Amino acid sequence: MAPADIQQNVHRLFSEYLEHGGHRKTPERFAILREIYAVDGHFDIELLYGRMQQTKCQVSRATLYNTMDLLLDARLVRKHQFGTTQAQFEKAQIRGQHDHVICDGCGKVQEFCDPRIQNVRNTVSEVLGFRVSHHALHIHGICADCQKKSNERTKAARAAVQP
Amino acid sequence: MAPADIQQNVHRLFSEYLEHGGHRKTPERFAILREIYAVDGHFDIELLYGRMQQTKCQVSRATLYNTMDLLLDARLVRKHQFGTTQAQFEKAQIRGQHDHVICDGCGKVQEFCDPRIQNVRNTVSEVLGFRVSHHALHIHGICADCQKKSNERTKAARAAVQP
DNA sequence: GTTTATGCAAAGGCTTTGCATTTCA
DNA sequence: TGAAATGCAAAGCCTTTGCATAAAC
Repeated sequence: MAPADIQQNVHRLFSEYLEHGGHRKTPERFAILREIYAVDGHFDIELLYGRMQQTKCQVSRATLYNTMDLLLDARLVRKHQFGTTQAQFEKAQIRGQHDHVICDGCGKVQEFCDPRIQNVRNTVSEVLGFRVSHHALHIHGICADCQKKSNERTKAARAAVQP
Repeated sequence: MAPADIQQNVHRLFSEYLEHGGHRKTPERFAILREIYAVDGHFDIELLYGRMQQTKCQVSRATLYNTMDLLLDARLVRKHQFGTTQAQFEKAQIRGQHDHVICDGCGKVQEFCDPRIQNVRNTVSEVLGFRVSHHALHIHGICADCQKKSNERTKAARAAVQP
């Protein structure tokens, strides 16, 4: 789907959601949605606030938080807590279900997909009678880059001791 | 392992960790470790603070936070962010690797194990050259109890409309 | 005797809330 | 017109920090 089509599509979905829920269709809400779908990857409220400040629709943080709740409920946005206190978000349409690999060395977040997770979800659903809505799998560790840097430092340290 | 043995074991592990890292072996640190291993399931800082207040070693919140960092580094405690801002913790020894099912209705957290996750970890490790240290799989949704309650409310509402 | 840890209180950062003003329906 | 959303600032909550005191080594 082309970017313009995606924007059009999520606009329609949000519009339907607001109408169905008895919420008002304010320009702020659609401007926020548009900006979110213009961002690549993850973002936090502060980044979104900064970007909105540079548009002609300069919304307040309070409105951002309110609107995020609506978008989460509408399933147009996903929320993450990658171990820090501040929440991270990402657009939910377009990109399918995926999980996250988090480097505890440099903080980099990579995405990956594994169909086996779906099997685990199904099992939980069956065994516990749980109605699964979504999941989050975070794999923590050290990325290849950081491992490499760490090795180089070790070598350098050895060289310094035994020149 | 009997509870007393576990206490003895983690005490020893922490003692070794502190010694190796050049940290001091204060009574507060061991009292906190002991209290953590006396708690069942998950807890947050506030709950731990409350429990410590009732012992003869009444540590400050600052010391709790400091000590949690050490215990996390020593791998004697695990930290979780179950979607809320405040961090949840649990003891890391005894209980093996497990994952969490979180009810977004009542907030209840259940645990489960699924060996298939290990396969996913291995794949990430192989494909990305990532050195995996740990993971967290959170499955969100509505638990059986909340589904039941929701159904009852729907029935009651129907009965009220059509008596 | 040094250096590190503790405890208190204050500051910090992210998020929520209260209330006057504006705006959508 | 009436109810709901916005924006601002203040308050809230969890967490971190600075500094004097106390304790480990």
